Amino acid sequence: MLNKVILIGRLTRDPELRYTTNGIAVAKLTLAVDRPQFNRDKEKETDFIDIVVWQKQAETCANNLGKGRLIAVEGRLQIRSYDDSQGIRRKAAEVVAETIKFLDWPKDRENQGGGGNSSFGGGGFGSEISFNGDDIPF
Amino acid sequence: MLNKVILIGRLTRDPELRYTTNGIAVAKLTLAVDRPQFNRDKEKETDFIDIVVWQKQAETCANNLGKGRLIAVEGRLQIRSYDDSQGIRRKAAEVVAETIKFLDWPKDRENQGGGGNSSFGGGGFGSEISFNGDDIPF
Amino acid sequence: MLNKVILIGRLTRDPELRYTTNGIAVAKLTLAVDRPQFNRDKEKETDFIDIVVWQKQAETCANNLGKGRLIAVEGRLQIRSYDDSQGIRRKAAEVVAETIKFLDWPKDRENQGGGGNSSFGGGGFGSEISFNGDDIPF
Amino acid sequence: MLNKVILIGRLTRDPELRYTTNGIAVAKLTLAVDRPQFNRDKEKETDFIDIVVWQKQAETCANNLGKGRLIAVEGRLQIRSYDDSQGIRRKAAEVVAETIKFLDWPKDRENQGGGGNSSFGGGGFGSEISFNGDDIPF
DNA sequence: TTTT
DNA sequence: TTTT
Repeated sequence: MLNKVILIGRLTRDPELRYTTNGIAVAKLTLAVDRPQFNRDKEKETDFIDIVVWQKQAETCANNLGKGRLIAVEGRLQIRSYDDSQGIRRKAAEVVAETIKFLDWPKDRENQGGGGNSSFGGGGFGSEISFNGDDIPF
Repeated sequence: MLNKVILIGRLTRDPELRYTTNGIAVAKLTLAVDRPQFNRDKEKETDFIDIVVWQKQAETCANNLGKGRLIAVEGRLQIRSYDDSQGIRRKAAEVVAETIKFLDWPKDRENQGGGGNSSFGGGGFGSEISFNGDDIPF
Repeated sequence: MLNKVILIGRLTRDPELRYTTNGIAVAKLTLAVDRPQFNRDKEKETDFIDIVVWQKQAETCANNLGKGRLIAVEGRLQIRSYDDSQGIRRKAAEVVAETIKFLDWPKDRENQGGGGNSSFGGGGFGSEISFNGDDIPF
Repeated sequence: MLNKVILIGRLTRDPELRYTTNGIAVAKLTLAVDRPQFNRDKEKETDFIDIVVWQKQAETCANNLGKGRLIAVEGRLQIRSYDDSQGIRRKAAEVVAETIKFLDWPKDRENQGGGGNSSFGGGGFGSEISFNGDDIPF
C-alpha cells in the first residue's frame, strides 16, 4: 500500500506547537494550496490543508516558520475519526509530514538582508538514510 | 502551487456512479490504504480515503471495478466545506483522481481464467498528451 | 504502470529552446537538485537532471526562466537509447515535464521591486481539466 | 530541494545482489515501465529504469522477487558520472529506492496456491518512523 | 461502515 | 539486452 502526498503552498497561520504526554513535539500547520486556474474570470479556489509535523521537525517549523511562508510538504494522507465536543462524529483529514522544505525566506530576513535574498535554504529536514554511491560494487 | 497524491489500496465497496445536472459522470470510491506496520503486535491501521473520479474514467471505474479490487490513484487532495443535514458545518476531504490504474484482475476472471492471471491490465486511463521523442532536435 | 517524478531545484543554465521539424516547441533545462546532507563534514552532493519541456510550456520557460531560478517540476522519467557522434551506444535519462512551477522571482524583478518579493508566481501551467465540485450530486 | 520518484512496473530480470566492501547489501533491479498508449496503432513504448536498493530491502528483494514481477518503487533519481571500461565518460541514471512494494505474487505460488491468489502481500518494507495519532494533543 |  |  502506498500513501504519498506532495504539496507546495503557504501557511495560513503560525505553526501551533504542542507536546504529547510522552514529551514528543508535534506541530500543526495549515497550508493554503491554490488550485490551478484555467479561467481567469472564475474566482480563485484554494484548498486549506491541515499538516501535522512530529518530533524535531515540529520544533524546527515552530521556530522558523510563520504565516505566509512558502513550503513544500511530503507526507501521507491520514483520516482520523473522532467525536467532537458536541458528541458529533467527525472525520479529520490531515497530511502527516515526513519532510518539509522551506522555499522562501522569512520577511524579516528579506528586509534586513543585503542583496542575496533569492538563495535557497530548505535542507536539513530529511530523515532518510542515504548513500553516496562511491562504494557501489557494479 | 503543487497538490499531488498517489495512493495504492483496495476498494471497500463498489463504485457509486452519478451524473451531474449537466450530464457529467462522477464516481465515488472509498479506498482502504493500510499504514505500514512496524510492530506486529499492534493492530493494523488503515486510512479510508474517499476518491472522486470524473467523466469517462468514472464510467470505466463503475463498469470494471468492485469491492476488494486493488488500484493505484494519482490525483489531488481537495478539501470542501459544507453543512450536513443537521446544519452542522463539516469539512470533507477527498482525492480527486486524475489517473486510476487497475492492479489486479476481478475475481471472476481469475476463477474462469486459464493460467495467466498474473498479467497486468490497468492501462488506457491516462489523459495526458505525450510525445515519443523521435523528433527531439537535440 | 505509473511513472511520476517530482523535483525541486535550480536551473544550472538558461533554457535552450528548439523547434521540431513539425514546428513543435521543445525546451531543455538542467536542474541542480541537492541531496539532503546528513553530515555537514561531507561535501555537498547534487544531482544534475535534464528536463525536457514541450509546446507552450517550453516557450513560457524560455521566456521567463534563467540560470539560477528555483522551480518545481512534475513529470515522468524517460530513458532513451542512442548512438553518439563516435558511434558509441549511450543511454540518456531525462524528465519529461508535465507541469512546471516557478518558485521564486527573477533577480531583476527583485532588485527593481518594492517590498513584496516574497509573493508567489507559479500558476498557469496546468493542463488538466478540473471541476469545482459545486455540482457534485452526492 | 525535493527529488521524488514513484514507479510501477515489471522486473525485466532477476535482482542482482552484491555487497559493498563494508558488507552493505545492495541490489540492482531493472524495471520495465510501459508508457501510456494513446494510439493503439503505434507500437508500445517502454522505459527500462535501473533501480538500486540498499541494506535489508536489497536482500528481501533478492529473496522474493524475480523476472516479471510487478512492483511499486518510491525513491529518488540519482545521476552518476563515471568512466566506462573503454575510458569513455558516461552518465548513469538510476532510482535509489526508499520503499518497494510487491504488487503481485510469484508465479510458483499462484500455480500451487489454492483459491485466493488475488490477495495482496507487499507490506513490511517501510523504513519510516510513524505514529498512530492517539496521542495528538489537539 | 469499511479492503486484503 | 529487456517485463506483461
